[in-house]
Amino acid sequence: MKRKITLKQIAKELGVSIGTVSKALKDSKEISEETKEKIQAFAKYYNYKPNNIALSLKNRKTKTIGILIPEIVHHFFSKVIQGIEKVANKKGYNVIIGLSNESFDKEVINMEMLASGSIDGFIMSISKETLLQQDYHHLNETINQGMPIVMFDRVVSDIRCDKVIINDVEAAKKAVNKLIKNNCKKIAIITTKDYVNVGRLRTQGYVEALNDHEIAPEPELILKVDDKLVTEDYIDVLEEEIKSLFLINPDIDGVFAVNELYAITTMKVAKNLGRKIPEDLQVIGFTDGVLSRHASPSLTTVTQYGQKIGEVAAALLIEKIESEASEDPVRTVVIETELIERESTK
Amino acid sequence: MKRKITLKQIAKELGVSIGTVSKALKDSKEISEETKEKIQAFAKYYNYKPNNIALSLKNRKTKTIGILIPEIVHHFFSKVIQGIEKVANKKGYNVIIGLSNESFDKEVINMEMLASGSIDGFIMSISKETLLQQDYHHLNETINQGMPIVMFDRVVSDIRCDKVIINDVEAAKKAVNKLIKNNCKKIAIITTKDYVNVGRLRTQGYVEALNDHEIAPEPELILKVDDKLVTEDYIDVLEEEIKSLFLINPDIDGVFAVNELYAITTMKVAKNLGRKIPEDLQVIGFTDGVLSRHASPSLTTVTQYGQKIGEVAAALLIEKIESEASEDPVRTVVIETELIERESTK
DNA sequence: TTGTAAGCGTTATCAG
DNA sequence: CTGATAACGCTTACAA
Repeated sequence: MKRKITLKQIAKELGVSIGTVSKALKDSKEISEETKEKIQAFAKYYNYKPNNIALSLKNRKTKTIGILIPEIVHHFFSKVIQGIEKVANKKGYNVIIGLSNESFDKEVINMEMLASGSIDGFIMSISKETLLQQDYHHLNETINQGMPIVMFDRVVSDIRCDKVIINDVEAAKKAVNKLIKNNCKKIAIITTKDYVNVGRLRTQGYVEALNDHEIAPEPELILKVDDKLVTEDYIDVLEEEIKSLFLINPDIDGVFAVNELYAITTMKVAKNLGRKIPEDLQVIGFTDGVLSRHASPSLTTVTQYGQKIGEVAAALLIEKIESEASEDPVRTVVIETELIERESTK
Repeated sequence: MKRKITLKQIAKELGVSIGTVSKALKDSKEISEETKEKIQAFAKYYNYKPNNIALSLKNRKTKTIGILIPEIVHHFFSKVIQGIEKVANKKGYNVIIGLSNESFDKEVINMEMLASGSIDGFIMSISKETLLQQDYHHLNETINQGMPIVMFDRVVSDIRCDKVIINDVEAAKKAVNKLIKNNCKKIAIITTKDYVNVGRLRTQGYVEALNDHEIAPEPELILKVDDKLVTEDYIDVLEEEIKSLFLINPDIDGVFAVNELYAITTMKVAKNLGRKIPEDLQVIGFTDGVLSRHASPSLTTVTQYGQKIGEVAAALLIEKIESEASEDPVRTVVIETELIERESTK
């Protein structure tokens, strides 16, 4: 393998010192025009590019921020990444992405690997397995090493770092209120197990909305799906569980699902059971992605403004990276949500 | 910001030399048990982790591979990434991902940034804009610097690097043959402009399949969508174009779409125009993703085995990275495709 | 105007 | 068994 050209090689070729080459390439006025031109021409010809690794070592800065997320397929995450990239690039930062695949071990490994030199800070959403195990030592260690973290989406509140979240409870209430207003009498929720905090909060919003309207929440109508790890046949299990829900409670006329997939699957199952949407059954999802838009009927959903979340997260992180203060207060920014009405509700 | 602890600091604290610390932490037998224990305990307590940047500089190896893709939302890409990660991790490599967002400039910038020290090699799919401009200097420069590249999906054949592809022509033929066998008499294709090579090849397969059955391809039935850059209203444009196609050619009874989105949109438009699927119209897509599976009716599609593609790409790349030979032959691996029959065909 | 040298954190070699 | 030193590629203060 050919090696990239270095200052040293240029210096040797041209019979000058490394320092001179370095300065010449930075257009330093210390160096004579003549020498500069010679060196610059040579460097250009050989397509010299400074070695980032060496620069990082010297500056103790990588100008890179690391994103650590559980999965990459979600439209929501891709929007967040877009937002992060937008402000990061504007400020001269690059972005690298690591995936945990919802696994604790992969999260830890990725984190350690990135934390040990590759990046200046993290923006992350925690894996389900980590939430389940409630083991956050890797986060605390990273923070203790002086590397800033910004959490979004799935956050854990007792970690000392900035957070960008939405008000899950309020957002869920918006959705359920809409169903109630649309005259649904028996509203079910398809949610996650409680260890996933966004699921828990959305469930809480559902319950509160019902209570606000003096409807007694029925445990039977709260389906907590266990999908700790996304496996191949996991969709089938999901379908089965939702089907049972409908069979046991045939008069359900409204469903609030805490994510896109649950919502789409609900519609599919319901259609197979002969329900007309939105006539017999109204469905609202959470997170606006391709699935929601392209479903038929298209899905009414709570949108999270992922791009905005990403932008804010990146801004917070970069600010912290570049701040001199060793201990500034941790901030939590709440991003607005909105209900997007489509065909799955009346 | 607190700094991470270094060998030097440990050495000073413990009153030994840096070299001793380094060796002790590597459990070198040169060092006495006593000293080793003392140093290891101390390092553990302070959570010492070697600085990757320094290691990379020393070893001229980063043990990470860079993935450069146009977009992150596609199920296909996420499968490829999974495949890459699987074999990369097994061989002790980490993976970082850069996004071009289909933009030439971002592709170049990302490439240069990663190429200058951060990674040992690339796995990439080229952006549409790059294909359009046909400017591949960044690829050639990277290769000339001795950094191996493996291309997949959207490849350009005259670049000297390994490639992992599918036989787009054959795959398209499979799909169109299926439609013909299912008695479709007027089959349209929704494809990309020709500069996207996978689109061009799939169009070619469509034409060949028709010819094989002595059906004369009609230019009117070949819709080449221009979606160089994915903008917000791009779906609307797509819908309009497809709608026109159906209005002008009302007797279309089969559609082959070169990607998921085109296929889903076709079904949506057709349903709005009152077509029943698959009774009046049969649709086959390309690339098996969430959209295909969750569409209603679910979509018959050509699957690309993205994970396999990723695995092979990673294996090829790592082999090249670790090979001593400065010039080994470039290889092109063709991965099988398969037609997955669902509800959108009879 | 140019060169020298220290330093970023690590490892490997060689001397003590 | 332990320590000093050079090297990876680069920047920069300082010396020539």
